[in-house]
Amino acid sequence: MRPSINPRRDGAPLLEILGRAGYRQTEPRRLVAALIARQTGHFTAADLARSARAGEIGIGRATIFRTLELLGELEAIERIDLPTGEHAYVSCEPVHHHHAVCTECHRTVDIVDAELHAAIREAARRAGFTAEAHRIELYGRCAECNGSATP
Amino acid sequence: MRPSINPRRDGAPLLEILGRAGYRQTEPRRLVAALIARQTGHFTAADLARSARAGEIGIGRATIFRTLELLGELEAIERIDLPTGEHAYVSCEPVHHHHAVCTECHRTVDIVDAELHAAIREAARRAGFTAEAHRIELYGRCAECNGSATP
DNA sequence: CTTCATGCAAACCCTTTGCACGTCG
DNA sequence: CGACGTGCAAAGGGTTTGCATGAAG
Repeated sequence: MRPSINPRRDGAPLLEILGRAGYRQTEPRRLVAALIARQTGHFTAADLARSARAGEIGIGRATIFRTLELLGELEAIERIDLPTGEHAYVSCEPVHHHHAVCTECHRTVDIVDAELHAAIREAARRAGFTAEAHRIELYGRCAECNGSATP
Repeated sequence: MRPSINPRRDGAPLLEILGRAGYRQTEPRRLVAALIARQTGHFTAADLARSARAGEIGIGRATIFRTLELLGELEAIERIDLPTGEHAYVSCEPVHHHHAVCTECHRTVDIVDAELHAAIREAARRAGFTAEAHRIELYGRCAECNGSATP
């Protein structure tokens, strides 16, 4: 079968990362981690805040932003920029990769592709650049949304 | 020699694009175009506003945003997202391409690379994606900043 | 206990919008 | 003239911060 998409179903791994990095595992962070784990695709801070409100759990917006920032620094989640200019996050593995974002279901899959990196390095070289970093974001329809009938 | 970087030195081409698209060539737009032409690399709306203020010319912020939006639609400039999350713009040719941003001097060069696109399409395919769009941004040191002595 | 984290609300961006006035063609 | 564009100021989001209170280790 198709590889599973963002297989993290509970917040435990995120909390673990916090713990290992020496941060406290508090209730609000537990809740945020759980909310993130529940996301099927990219999400914004506002999405989490809305979910929190919908779930009757009270977490301050500030805490959400602070936790997202923290997890971002620890590379447990990554911030991506949608074409609309919105800032969104996706949870991901802490290895170098890129994201393919499904415009249909908003899920993301990690792209780890040596050839792609080679092509990038080559393109940079041709432009006379010493590439330090790069970001790639793909937008399209994922396998599942392609496979099923188009509504 | 190395290809010149963003060779637009005056605002005329931008105005021309506006004119051809049926928009009026007004004084404020002329000023914004000139400001953009003066930029050596990526710039934000705030940068232009600051330059305008410094140059003693009064343009409303709203006009700057509106003009940037307009030029963006006409593909005379393109919006890019810096790793910091800031929204910046770069002037560019209206063909499909990507940007390499120099982390030193902030200038950008357009990247048009068929192989790179092929690699992207291939990576998408492997992930089961039907790619609709993508964005790539390279960050590094440009030829000039590499060539000259590092300060 | 002592430090770290939270919540709240105010403060701060950045960007958009409504509207009366000005100006381009 | 008549439509289009501008400026201003206010509104609107999103994100950050200061500070007193509360929980974690």
